[in-house]
Amino acid sequence: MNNLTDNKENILNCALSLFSKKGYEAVSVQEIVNSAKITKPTLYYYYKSKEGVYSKLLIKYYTQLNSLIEKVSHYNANPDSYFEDIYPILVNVTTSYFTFAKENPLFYRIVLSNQYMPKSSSVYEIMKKYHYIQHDLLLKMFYSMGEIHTNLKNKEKQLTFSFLGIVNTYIALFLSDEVSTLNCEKAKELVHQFMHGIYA
Amino acid sequence: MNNLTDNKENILNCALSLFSKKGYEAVSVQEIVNSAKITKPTLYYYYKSKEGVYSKLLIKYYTQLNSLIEKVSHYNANPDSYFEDIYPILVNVTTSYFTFAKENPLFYRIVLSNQYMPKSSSVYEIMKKYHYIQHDLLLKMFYSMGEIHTNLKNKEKQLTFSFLGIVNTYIALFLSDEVSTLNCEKAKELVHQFMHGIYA
DNA sequence: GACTTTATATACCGTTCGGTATAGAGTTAA
DNA sequence: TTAACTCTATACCGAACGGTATATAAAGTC
Repeated sequence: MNNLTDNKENILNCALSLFSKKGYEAVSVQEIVNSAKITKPTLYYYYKSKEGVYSKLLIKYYTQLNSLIEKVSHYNANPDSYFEDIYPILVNVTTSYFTFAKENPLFYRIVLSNQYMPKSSSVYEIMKKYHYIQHDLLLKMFYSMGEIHTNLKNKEKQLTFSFLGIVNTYIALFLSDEVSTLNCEKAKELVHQFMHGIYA
Repeated sequence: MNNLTDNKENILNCALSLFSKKGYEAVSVQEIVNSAKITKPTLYYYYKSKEGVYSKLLIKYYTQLNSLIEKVSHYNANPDSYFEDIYPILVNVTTSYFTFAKENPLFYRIVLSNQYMPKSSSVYEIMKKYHYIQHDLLLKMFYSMGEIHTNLKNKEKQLTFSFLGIVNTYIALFLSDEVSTLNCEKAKELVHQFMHGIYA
Protein backbone atom coordinates (compact mmCIF):
# COMPACT_ATOMS: atom_id res chain seq x y z
CA MET A 1 0.00 0.00 0.00
CA ASN A 2 1.00 3.60 -0.26
CA ASN A 3 -0.86 5.55 2.39
CA LEU A 4 2.17 5.29 4.60
CA THR A 5 3.13 8.91 4.83
CA ASP A 6 -0.51 9.98 4.69
CA ASN A 7 -1.56 7.95 7.70
CA LYS A 8 1.67 8.37 9.60
CA GLU A 9 1.48 12.14 9.34
CA ASN A 10 -2.25 12.23 9.84
CA ILE A 11 -1.95 10.33 13.10
CA LEU A 12 0.53 12.92 14.35
CA ASN A 13 -1.69 15.82 13.34
CA CYS A 14 -4.79 14.37 14.94
CA ALA A 15 -2.85 13.51 18.08
CA LEU A 16 -1.41 17.01 18.22
CA SER A 17 -4.84 18.55 18.13
CA LEU A 18 -6.22 16.26 20.81
CA PHE A 19 -3.23 16.47 23.16
CA SER A 20 -3.28 20.21 22.76
CA LYS A 21 -6.96 20.49 23.68
CA LYS A 22 -7.18 17.96 26.50
CA GLY A 23 -3.72 17.08 27.75
CA TYR A 24 -1.75 13.85 27.40
CA GLU A 25 -3.43 11.74 30.07
CA ALA A 26 -6.95 12.76 29.08
CA VAL A 27 -6.55 11.57 25.48
CA SER A 28 -7.05 7.90 24.69
CA VAL A 29 -5.54 6.00 21.79
CA GLN A 30 -9.08 5.24 20.65
CA GLU A 31 -9.82 8.95 20.36
CA ILE A 32 -6.74 9.46 18.24
CA VAL A 33 -7.53 6.66 15.81
CA ASN A 34 -11.17 7.74 15.57
CA SER A 35 -10.06 11.25 14.79
CA ALA A 36 -7.61 9.94 12.18
CA LYS A 37 -10.26 7.57 10.78
CA ILE A 38 -8.07 4.52 11.14
CA THR A 39 -7.95 1.60 13.57
CA LYS A 40 -5.68 0.96 16.48
CA PRO A 41 -3.33 -1.54 14.84
CA THR A 42 -2.50 1.06 12.22
CA LEU A 43 -1.38 3.49 14.88
CA TYR A 44 0.63 0.78 16.59
CA TYR A 45 2.20 -0.14 13.28
CA TYR A 46 3.75 3.29 12.96
CA TYR A 47 4.33 4.15 16.60
CA LYS A 48 5.14 1.70 19.29
CA SER A 49 2.84 3.20 21.92
CA LYS A 50 0.74 6.17 22.93
CA GLU A 51 3.85 7.60 24.52
CA GLY A 52 5.68 6.99 21.26
CA VAL A 53 3.21 9.18 19.40
CA TYR A 54 3.57 11.93 21.97
CA SER A 55 7.32 11.62 21.95
CA LYS A 56 7.44 11.88 18.17
CA LEU A 57 5.34 15.03 18.34
CA LEU A 58 7.70 16.62 20.82
CA ILE A 59 10.76 15.71 18.74
CA LYS A 60 9.23 17.07 15.58
CA TYR A 61 8.28 20.48 16.94
CA TYR A 62 10.89 21.01 19.61
CA THR A 63 13.61 20.37 17.04
CA GLN A 64 12.27 23.27 15.00
CA LEU A 65 11.84 25.55 17.98
CA ASN A 66 15.22 24.80 19.50
CA SER A 67 17.11 25.31 16.27
CA LEU A 68 15.25 28.58 15.78
CA ILE A 69 16.31 29.82 19.21
CA GLU A 70 19.82 28.49 18.74
CA LYS A 71 20.26 30.70 15.70
CA VAL A 72 19.28 33.96 17.37
CA SER A 73 20.58 33.50 20.91
CA HIS A 74 24.30 34.02 20.28
CA TYR A 75 25.47 37.11 22.04
CA ASN A 76 28.22 39.22 20.55
CA ALA A 77 29.26 41.95 22.92
CA ASN A 78 29.31 45.45 21.63
CA PRO A 79 31.57 47.26 24.09
CA ASP A 80 30.77 50.67 22.65
CA SER A 81 27.09 50.33 23.33
CA TYR A 82 26.34 47.83 26.06
CA PHE A 83 22.73 48.79 26.25
CA GLU A 84 22.13 48.52 22.55
CA ASP A 85 23.53 45.04 22.18
CA ILE A 86 21.37 43.29 24.77
CA TYR A 87 18.17 44.83 23.54
CA PRO A 88 18.22 43.59 19.94
CA ILE A 89 19.17 40.03 20.78
CA LEU A 90 16.39 39.71 23.32
CA VAL A 91 13.97 41.16 20.79
CA ASN A 92 15.15 38.61 18.24
CA VAL A 93 14.76 35.72 20.64
CA THR A 94 11.33 36.94 21.70
CA THR A 95 10.24 37.42 18.10
CA SER A 96 11.40 33.89 17.30
CA TYR A 97 9.26 32.50 20.09
CA PHE A 98 6.31 34.60 18.97
CA THR A 99 6.66 33.52 15.36
CA PHE A 100 6.96 29.88 16.27
CA ALA A 101 3.99 30.02 18.63
CA LYS A 102 1.84 31.73 16.01
CA GLU A 103 2.77 29.15 13.39
CA ASN A 104 2.33 26.21 15.75
CA PRO A 105 -0.38 27.27 18.20
CA LEU A 106 -1.54 23.71 18.92
CA PHE A 107 1.96 22.61 19.80
CA TYR A 108 2.75 25.67 21.84
CA ARG A 109 -0.33 25.02 23.98
CA ILE A 110 1.33 21.73 24.86
CA VAL A 111 4.55 23.55 25.73
CA LEU A 112 2.64 25.90 28.00
CA SER A 113 0.62 23.13 29.66
CA ASN A 114 3.80 21.22 30.36
CA GLN A 115 5.74 24.22 31.59
CA TYR A 116 5.06 23.68 35.29
CA MET A 117 4.30 19.96 35.28
CA PRO A 118 5.49 18.21 38.43
CA LYS A 119 8.69 16.25 37.96
CA SER A 120 6.95 13.05 39.01
CA SER A 121 4.38 13.24 36.21
CA SER A 122 4.86 10.95 33.25
CA VAL A 123 4.65 13.85 30.81
CA TYR A 124 7.60 15.56 32.49
CA GLU A 125 9.79 12.54 31.84
CA ILE A 126 8.99 12.58 28.13
CA MET A 127 9.58 16.27 27.55
CA LYS A 128 12.28 17.23 29.99
CA LYS A 129 15.18 16.80 27.61
CA TYR A 130 13.77 19.16 24.97
CA HIS A 131 12.81 21.67 27.58
CA TYR A 132 16.31 21.46 28.97
CA ILE A 133 17.95 22.21 25.63
CA GLN A 134 15.87 25.33 25.26
CA HIS A 135 16.56 26.45 28.77
CA ASP A 136 20.25 25.85 28.33
CA LEU A 137 20.44 27.99 25.21
CA LEU A 138 18.98 30.95 27.07
CA LEU A 139 21.15 30.32 30.08
CA LYS A 140 24.28 30.44 27.92
CA MET A 141 23.05 33.65 26.36
CA PHE A 142 22.65 35.30 29.75
CA TYR A 143 26.02 33.97 30.87
CA SER A 144 27.65 35.67 27.88
CA MET A 145 25.86 38.86 28.77
CA GLY A 146 26.84 38.53 32.40
CA GLU A 147 30.50 38.49 31.46
CA ILE A 148 30.18 41.96 29.97
CA HIS A 149 27.38 43.41 32.04
CA THR A 150 28.58 42.70 35.55
CA ASN A 151 25.31 43.84 37.10
CA LEU A 152 23.69 40.77 35.55
CA LYS A 153 26.37 38.44 36.87
CA ASN A 154 25.24 35.60 39.17
CA LYS A 155 21.64 36.22 38.22
CA GLU A 156 21.81 34.24 35.00
CA LYS A 157 19.59 31.39 36.14
CA GLN A 158 17.04 33.75 37.59
CA LEU A 159 17.08 35.83 34.41
CA THR A 160 16.58 32.78 32.24
CA PHE A 161 13.51 31.66 34.14
CA SER A 162 12.09 35.18 34.38
CA PHE A 163 12.59 35.86 30.72
CA LEU A 164 11.06 32.59 29.59
CA GLY A 165 8.25 33.13 32.07
CA ILE A 166 7.38 36.52 30.62
CA VAL A 167 7.64 35.31 27.04
CA ASN A 168 5.31 32.43 27.81
CA THR A 169 2.92 34.74 29.63
CA TYR A 170 2.61 36.88 26.53
CA ILE A 171 2.15 33.85 24.29
CA ALA A 172 -0.44 32.35 26.63
CA LEU A 173 -2.44 35.57 26.46
CA PHE A 174 -2.34 35.46 22.69
CA LEU A 175 -3.33 31.80 22.47
CA SER A 176 -6.24 32.42 24.84
CA ASP A 177 -7.43 35.30 22.67
CA GLU A 178 -6.83 37.75 25.50
CA VAL A 179 -4.62 39.82 23.24
CA SER A 180 -5.02 39.90 19.50
CA THR A 181 -1.50 40.60 18.30
CA LEU A 182 1.89 39.05 18.82
CA ASN A 183 4.13 40.97 16.49
CA CYS A 184 7.53 42.61 16.62
CA GLU A 185 6.09 45.64 18.40
CA LYS A 186 4.83 43.38 21.15
CA ALA A 187 8.25 41.74 21.36
CA LYS A 188 9.88 45.13 21.82
CA GLU A 189 7.34 46.02 24.47
CA LEU A 190 8.08 42.79 26.30
CA VAL A 191 11.84 43.24 26.21
CA HIS A 192 11.51 46.85 27.26
CA GLN A 193 9.42 45.77 30.22
CA PHE A 194 11.89 43.01 31.04
CA MET A 195 14.82 45.42 30.95
CA HIS A 196 13.28 48.55 32.44
CA GLY A 197 10.16 47.49 34.30
CA ILE A 198 6.55 48.52 34.13
CA TYR A 199 7.19 52.23 33.74
CA ALA A 200 8.23 51.47 30.18
CA MET B 1 -19.37 5.43 63.59
CA ASN B 2 -17.19 8.40 64.31
CA ASN B 3 -14.29 8.40 61.90
CA LEU B 4 -16.19 10.85 59.76
CA THR B 5 -13.88 13.82 59.96
CA ASP B 6 -10.84 11.56 60.08
CA ASN B 7 -11.63 9.79 56.83
CA LYS B 8 -13.16 12.76 55.10
CA GLU B 9 -10.12 14.89 55.75
CA ASN B 10 -7.72 12.05 55.11
CA ILE B 11 -9.21 11.44 51.67
CA LEU B 12 -8.62 15.09 50.81
CA ASN B 13 -5.04 15.01 52.03
CA CYS B 14 -4.19 11.84 50.14
CA ALA B 15 -5.88 13.15 47.02
CA LEU B 16 -4.01 16.43 47.31
CA SER B 17 -0.69 14.66 47.42
CA LEU B 18 -1.49 12.43 44.44
CA PHE B 19 -3.04 15.13 42.27
CA SER B 20 -0.09 17.36 43.04
CA LYS B 21 2.43 14.74 41.99
CA LYS B 22 0.75 13.27 38.92
CA GLY B 23 -2.00 15.59 37.75
CA TYR B 24 -5.78 15.13 37.84
CA GLU B 25 -6.23 12.77 34.90
CA ALA B 26 -3.32 10.52 35.84
CA VAL B 27 -4.71 9.76 39.30
CA SER B 28 -7.34 7.04 39.69
CA VAL B 29 -9.94 6.79 42.43
CA GLN B 30 -8.42 3.44 43.35
CA GLU B 31 -5.07 5.08 44.00
CA ILE B 32 -6.66 7.62 46.29
CA VAL B 33 -8.52 5.05 48.37
CA ASN B 34 -5.45 2.83 48.58
CA SER B 35 -3.43 5.76 49.77
CA ALA B 36 -6.09 6.66 52.33
CA LYS B 37 -6.37 2.99 53.37
CA ILE B 38 -10.12 2.90 52.78
CA THR B 39 -12.34 1.43 50.08
CA LYS B 40 -14.10 3.09 47.20
CA PRO B 41 -17.61 3.28 48.66
CA THR B 42 -16.23 5.27 51.56
CA LEU B 43 -14.86 7.87 49.20
CA TYR B 44 -18.13 7.99 47.31
CA TYR B 45 -19.98 8.32 50.58
CA TYR B 46 -18.26 11.63 51.32
CA TYR B 47 -17.74 12.95 47.80
CA LYS B 48 -20.00 12.36 44.90
CA SER B 49 -17.27 11.71 42.36
CA LYS B 50 -13.58 11.96 41.57
CA GLU B 51 -14.29 15.43 40.27
CA GLY B 52 -16.10 16.18 43.54
CA VAL B 53 -12.94 15.39 45.51
CA TYR B 54 -10.86 17.61 43.26
CA SER B 55 -13.43 20.37 43.42
CA LYS B 56 -13.49 20.25 47.20
CA LEU B 57 -9.72 20.53 47.27
CA LEU B 58 -9.79 23.61 45.09
CA ILE B 59 -12.49 25.26 47.19
CA LYS B 60 -10.65 24.56 50.40
CA TYR B 61 -7.32 26.04 49.36
CA TYR B 62 -8.37 28.69 46.89
CA THR B 63 -10.69 30.18 49.52
CA GLN B 64 -7.69 30.68 51.77
CA LEU B 65 -5.48 32.04 49.04
CA ASN B 66 -8.06 34.38 47.61
CA SER B 67 -9.00 35.86 50.97
CA LEU B 68 -5.31 36.34 51.70
CA ILE B 69 -4.82 38.27 48.48
CA GLU B 70 -8.04 40.17 48.99
CA LYS B 71 -6.73 41.56 52.24
CA VAL B 72 -3.49 42.93 50.88
CA SER B 73 -4.47 44.05 47.38
CA HIS B 74 -6.37 47.21 48.25
CA TYR B 75 -4.57 50.20 46.88
CA ASN B 76 -4.68 53.49 48.71
CA ALA B 77 -3.05 56.21 46.72
CA ASN B 78 -0.41 58.26 48.39
CA PRO B 79 -0.26 61.43 46.28
CA ASP B 80 2.84 62.70 48.03
CA SER B 81 4.88 59.68 47.11
CA TYR B 82 3.50 57.87 44.10
CA PHE B 83 6.50 55.65 43.81
CA GLU B 84 6.48 54.59 47.41
CA ASP B 85 2.86 53.52 47.46
CA ILE B 86 2.95 51.03 44.60
CA TYR B 87 6.06 49.32 45.83
CA PRO B 88 4.87 48.24 49.29
CA ILE B 89 1.53 46.91 48.13
CA LEU B 90 3.13 44.78 45.43
CA VAL B 91 5.63 43.50 47.98
CA ASN B 92 2.76 42.62 50.29
CA VAL B 93 0.86 40.79 47.59
CA THR B 94 3.99 38.94 46.51
CA THR B 95 4.84 38.03 50.08
CA SER B 96 1.32 36.69 50.56
CA TYR B 97 1.70 34.47 47.55
CA PHE B 98 5.10 33.30 48.74
CA THR B 99 3.85 32.56 52.24
CA PHE B 100 0.85 30.66 50.97
CA ALA B 101 2.93 28.65 48.49
CA LYS B 102 5.44 27.74 51.18
CA GLU B 103 2.70 26.64 53.55
CA ASN B 104 0.79 24.73 50.89
CA PRO B 105 3.42 23.50 48.43
CA LEU B 106 1.39 20.49 47.30
CA PHE B 107 -1.58 22.65 46.47
CA TYR B 108 0.44 25.34 44.79
CA ARG B 109 1.93 22.75 42.46
CA ILE B 110 -1.64 22.13 41.32
CA VAL B 111 -2.15 25.85 40.80
CA LEU B 112 1.00 26.01 38.69
CA SER B 113 0.16 22.91 36.66
CA ASN B 114 -3.27 24.32 35.90
CA GLN B 115 -2.03 27.80 35.11
CA TYR B 116 -1.87 27.33 31.35
CA MET B 117 -4.32 24.46 30.94
CA PRO B 118 -6.28 24.64 27.69
CA LYS B 119 -9.82 25.91 28.12
CA SER B 120 -11.19 22.70 26.66
CA SER B 121 -9.60 20.51 29.33
CA SER B 122 -11.83 19.15 32.06
CA VAL B 123 -9.56 20.54 34.77
CA TYR B 124 -9.95 24.05 33.42
CA GLU B 125 -13.72 23.87 33.84
CA ILE B 126 -13.36 22.90 37.48
CA MET B 127 -10.87 25.56 38.48
CA LYS B 128 -11.64 28.52 36.26
CA LYS B 129 -13.89 30.30 38.73
CA TYR B 130 -11.32 30.37 41.52
CA HIS B 131 -8.63 31.39 39.15
CA TYR B 132 -10.86 34.17 37.91
CA ILE B 133 -11.47 35.56 41.38
CA GLN B 134 -7.76 35.78 41.99
CA HIS B 135 -7.11 37.39 38.65
CA ASP B 136 -9.89 39.88 39.20
CA LEU B 137 -8.49 41.01 42.54
CA LEU B 138 -5.16 41.86 40.94
CA LEU B 139 -6.85 43.50 37.97
CA LYS B 140 -8.79 45.79 40.29
CA MET B 141 -5.59 46.64 42.12
CA PHE B 142 -3.87 47.68 38.90
CA TYR B 143 -6.94 49.65 37.82
CA SER B 144 -6.75 51.63 41.05
CA MET B 145 -3.08 52.26 40.42
CA GLY B 146 -3.77 53.20 36.81
CA GLU B 147 -6.10 55.97 37.93
CA ILE B 148 -3.26 57.68 39.74
CA HIS B 149 -0.28 56.57 37.70
CA THR B 150 -1.39 57.44 34.21
CA ASN B 151 1.60 55.73 32.64
CA LEU B 152 0.09 52.42 33.78
CA LYS B 153 -3.33 53.23 32.37
CA ASN B 154 -4.75 50.86 29.72
CA LYS B 155 -2.10 48.32 30.54
CA GLU B 156 -3.91 46.90 33.55
CA LYS B 157 -4.73 43.54 31.99
CA GLN B 158 -1.22 43.12 30.68
CA LEU B 159 0.22 44.09 34.05
CA THR B 160 -1.99 41.61 35.86
CA PHE B 161 -0.87 38.71 33.71
CA SER B 162 2.78 39.77 33.76
CA PHE B 163 2.83 40.21 37.50
CA LEU B 164 1.13 36.88 38.21
CA GLY B 165 3.42 35.27 35.67
CA ILE B 166 6.53 36.50 37.41
CA VAL B 167 5.26 35.60 40.86
CA ASN B 168 4.46 32.09 39.68
CA THR B 169 7.84 31.81 37.99
CA TYR B 170 9.57 32.55 41.29
CA ILE B 171 7.35 30.11 43.17
CA ALA B 172 7.89 27.40 40.57
CA LEU B 173 11.64 27.78 40.98
CA PHE B 174 11.29 27.41 44.71
CA LEU B 175 9.00 24.36 44.50
CA SER B 176 11.42 22.71 42.07
CA ASP B 177 14.32 23.30 44.47
CA GLU B 178 16.01 25.56 41.93
CA VAL B 179 16.16 28.32 44.51
CA SER B 180 16.27 27.69 48.21
CA THR B 181 14.59 30.74 49.65
CA LEU B 182 11.31 32.53 49.13
CA ASN B 183 11.31 35.22 51.73
CA CYS B 184 10.51 38.90 51.96
CA GLU B 185 13.89 39.80 50.43
CA LYS B 186 13.03 37.72 47.40
CA ALA B 187 9.64 39.42 47.18
CA LYS B 188 11.31 42.82 47.17
CA GLU B 189 13.72 41.64 44.51
CA LEU B 190 10.81 40.43 42.39
CA VAL B 191 8.85 43.66 42.71
CA HIS B 192 11.95 45.69 42.01
CA GLN B 193 12.53 43.70 38.85
CA PHE B 194 8.88 44.05 37.88
CA MET B 195 8.98 47.80 38.35
CA HIS B 196 12.47 48.64 37.10
CA GLY B 197 13.63 45.73 35.00
CA ILE B 198 16.66 43.51 35.09
CA TYR B 199 19.16 46.24 35.89
CA ALA B 200 17.78 46.24 39.41
C1' DG C 1 -34.87 -3.54 73.22
C1' DA C 2 -36.46 -1.83 68.61
C1' DC C 3 -35.62 1.67 65.08
C1' DT C 4 -32.96 5.03 62.56
C1' DT C 5 -28.92 7.03 61.14
C1' DT C 6 -24.08 7.01 60.13
C1' DA C 7 -20.16 4.95 58.26
C1' DT C 8 -17.81 1.19 56.26
C1' DA C 9 -16.71 -3.12 53.34
C1' DT C 10 -17.61 -7.03 49.93
C1' DA C 11 -18.44 -7.81 45.62
C1' DC C 12 -19.73 -6.40 41.53
C1' DC C 13 -21.40 -3.39 37.34
C1' DG C 14 -20.66 -1.98 32.32
C1' DT C 15 -17.20 0.51 29.89
C1' DT C 16 -12.95 1.75 28.38
C1' DC C 17 -8.16 1.39 28.78
C1' DG C 18 -3.50 0.39 26.19
C1' DG C 19 -2.11 -3.05 23.38
C1' DT C 20 -1.97 -7.36 20.08
C1' DA C 21 -2.61 -12.02 17.37
C1' DT C 22 -3.93 -12.85 13.06
C1' DA C 23 -5.32 -12.60 8.56
C1' DG C 24 -5.90 -10.53 4.32
C1' DA C 25 -5.49 -7.02 0.68
C1' DG C 26 -2.45 -4.33 -2.42
C1' DT C 27 1.96 -3.78 -4.27
C1' DT C 28 6.53 -5.16 -5.78
C1' DA C 29 9.90 -8.36 -7.58
C1' DA C 30 11.20 -13.05 -9.39
C1' DT D 1 2.51 -17.37 -10.72
C1' DT D 2 4.22 -17.10 -6.84
C1' DA D 3 6.57 -15.41 -3.06
C1' DA D 4 7.69 -11.53 -0.14
C1' DC D 5 6.75 -7.23 1.77
C1' DT D 6 3.88 -3.31 3.21
C1' DC D 7 -0.03 -1.70 5.23
C1' DT D 8 -4.66 -2.02 7.37
C1' DA D 9 -8.85 -4.17 9.65
C1' DT D 10 -11.44 -7.65 12.49
C1' DA D 11 -11.64 -9.25 16.61
C1' DC D 12 -9.92 -9.82 20.73
C1' DC D 13 -6.89 -9.63 25.35
C1' DG D 14 -6.49 -8.90 30.50
C1' DA D 15 -6.47 -5.08 33.38
C1' DA D 16 -8.07 -1.01 35.10
C1' DC D 17 -11.40 2.53 34.91
C1' DG D 18 -15.28 5.33 37.56
C1' DG D 19 -19.03 4.15 40.01
C1' DT D 20 -22.75 1.35 42.80
C1' DA D 21 -26.17 -2.27 44.93
C1' DT D 22 -26.18 -4.25 49.01
C1' DA D 23 -25.03 -5.83 53.52
C1' DT D 24 -23.72 -4.78 57.99
C1' DA D 25 -21.79 -2.98 62.09
C1' DA D 26 -21.67 0.59 65.30
C1' DA D 27 -23.80 4.49 67.53
C1' DG D 28 -27.56 7.48 68.76
C1' DT D 29 -32.76 7.90 69.75
C1' DC D 30 -37.13 6.51 71.49
